[in-house]
Amino acid sequence: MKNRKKVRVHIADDHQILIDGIVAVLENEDNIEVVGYSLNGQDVIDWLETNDADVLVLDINMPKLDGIEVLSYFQKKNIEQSTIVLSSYDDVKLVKEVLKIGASGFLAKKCAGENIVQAINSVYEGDQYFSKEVQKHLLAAAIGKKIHHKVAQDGVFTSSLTDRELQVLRLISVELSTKEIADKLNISTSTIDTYRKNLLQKTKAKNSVGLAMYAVRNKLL
Amino acid sequence: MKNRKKVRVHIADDHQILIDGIVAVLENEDNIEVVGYSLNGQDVIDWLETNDADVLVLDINMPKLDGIEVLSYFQKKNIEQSTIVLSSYDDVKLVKEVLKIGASGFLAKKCAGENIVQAINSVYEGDQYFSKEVQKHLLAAAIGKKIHHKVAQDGVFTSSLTDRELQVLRLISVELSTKEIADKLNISTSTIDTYRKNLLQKTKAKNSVGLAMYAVRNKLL
DNA sequence: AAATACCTCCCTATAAATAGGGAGTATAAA
DNA sequence: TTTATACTCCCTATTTATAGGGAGGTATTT
Repeated sequence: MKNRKKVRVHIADDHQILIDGIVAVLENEDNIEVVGYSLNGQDVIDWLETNDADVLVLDINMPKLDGIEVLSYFQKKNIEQSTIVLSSYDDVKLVKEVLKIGASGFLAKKCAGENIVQAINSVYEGDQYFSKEVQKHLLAAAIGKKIHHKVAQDGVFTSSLTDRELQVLRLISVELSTKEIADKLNISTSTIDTYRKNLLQKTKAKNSVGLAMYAVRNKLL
Repeated sequence: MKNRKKVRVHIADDHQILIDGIVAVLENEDNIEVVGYSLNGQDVIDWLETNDADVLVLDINMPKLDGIEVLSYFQKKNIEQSTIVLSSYDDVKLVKEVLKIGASGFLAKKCAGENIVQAINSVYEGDQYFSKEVQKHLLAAAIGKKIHHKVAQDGVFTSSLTDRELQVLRLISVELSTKEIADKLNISTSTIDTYRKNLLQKTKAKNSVGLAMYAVRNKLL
C-alpha cells in the first residue's frame, strides 16, 4: 500500500556552512531527506532540470542568480515548486514580493532550527509558513496575494483545513469515534465520514492515527 | 460508551502558596482536575474518608502527620492510593523509604511544573515516576521493591509495556496497519491483534489514536 | 449570472480495528 | 518445581474506518 515517503528537500544558499548546518538539523528528522544543494541560483535551476525536490529552501542573496530571480524563472516557465525563502532580513516588502512570485514560506535566518523543520513540513503539506515576526507585519498590511487561511498559533498558516474539518480533526484526536463526533456536533455520521476523507486527503495521512499526529505536529490541539 | 475522564488530583502541602502554584500549573491541563487539597497529613486522611482522588500529591514535611505517616497509614489500613511524594530534598534513602511504603512517584520541589503533569499522568496510568536526579541513584543502588520496569528517556518508568508492545506501539504511531506491522516483524497478524488489545488495556486508550497520543504524551517516539 | 468554497448527506463495498475468549512455548524467578 | 511473564497464535463476531462515487443548499466573490 501507500508508504510514508520522505519529504525531499533541496537547499540553496551561497554559504556552505549554513547549508551544512541546515542539513545537520534536518538529519534528526526522519521524515525529511536532503536530496541536494546548490551554492547559487543558476545551479538550482540546472539541478531541477534533471532532478526534483518536494521543497526548495532558497536563499535570497546568492551570486549569479538570486532567489528572486529563481522564483521569477519558475513563474515564467510555469513551474510549480514549493519554495521556502530564506533571508537575513525579515523585510515586509521582501516578503510581499516573494509571496507574489510564488513562494510558500518565508524564514528569517535568525530563526531556530526547529522552525525550518516545521516550515518544510507545513509547506510540503500545502500550507504556508512564516516566521513569527513576519506574521505581524503580514497581518497589519494586507498583502496582494489572497490568503484565505487562518493563522495558527505557531507560525503555521493552517491552510486548507476548514473550520469544520479542524473541529472534526480535534475530536478525532481525543479518541472519539465517527458516531460520537456526529452526536456531539448533531450532524450525520455520513458528514463526519466526508470530513474524515477530506482530512486524510489534505493531510496526506494514512489513517486516523496519522490525523492525530498531524494535529500534534502542527500544534492544532 | 467510555468517556475520557479527568484525572482527579488531591494536593497536600503545608504551604498554601505552593498548592496554588501547582493548581495553576494543572489548570492548563484539561485532562487533570484538582478536586481538593490539604494543609496537613491529618486533613488528607480525613478528606479521603468522604472523598477520593485518582492521584495524591503528598508533601513529606507537614504538621500533625507528615507524608511518611500518611503513607504508613494507607499501608496499615490496606488502602490503595496512587501517591506522588513531594520533597524538598531528593535524598536516596528517603526515596527508598517512600517506595517501600507504597508511593508511586517521587518529585523534588525544584522540578519544573511540567514534571508534575507528567508525573500525575504516569502514575495514573499505573507507571512510576521519578525526577531525573533521583533515577541515577535508584539505578546505582538497587532498591528493595522490585522494579521490573525500564527507564524511559524523560523521568518516566515506562512500566507495564513490554519490549514487543512498545515496538508495536511505535509502529502503530507511524500509521502502520496491523498487517503492515505483522509483515515488518515477521509474525502473525493475530499476534499484533493481541498486542493491540493489551496496549489498549494497559494505556486505557479507546482506540489507536489514543495509543498514538499516549506515545506522544510519554515521549515514547 | 456564474463560479467557488463550504457544509451537508447519501450509496456501495471492502478493509481494518475492536472485543471476547482460549492456548501453547520458552525463560526466568521464587 | 511451581509461578509468573513474555511471546506467540487461533477462533468468532461486531463495530469502525477507508475508498469511491454523487449531490443539494448556502453564501461569497467575480
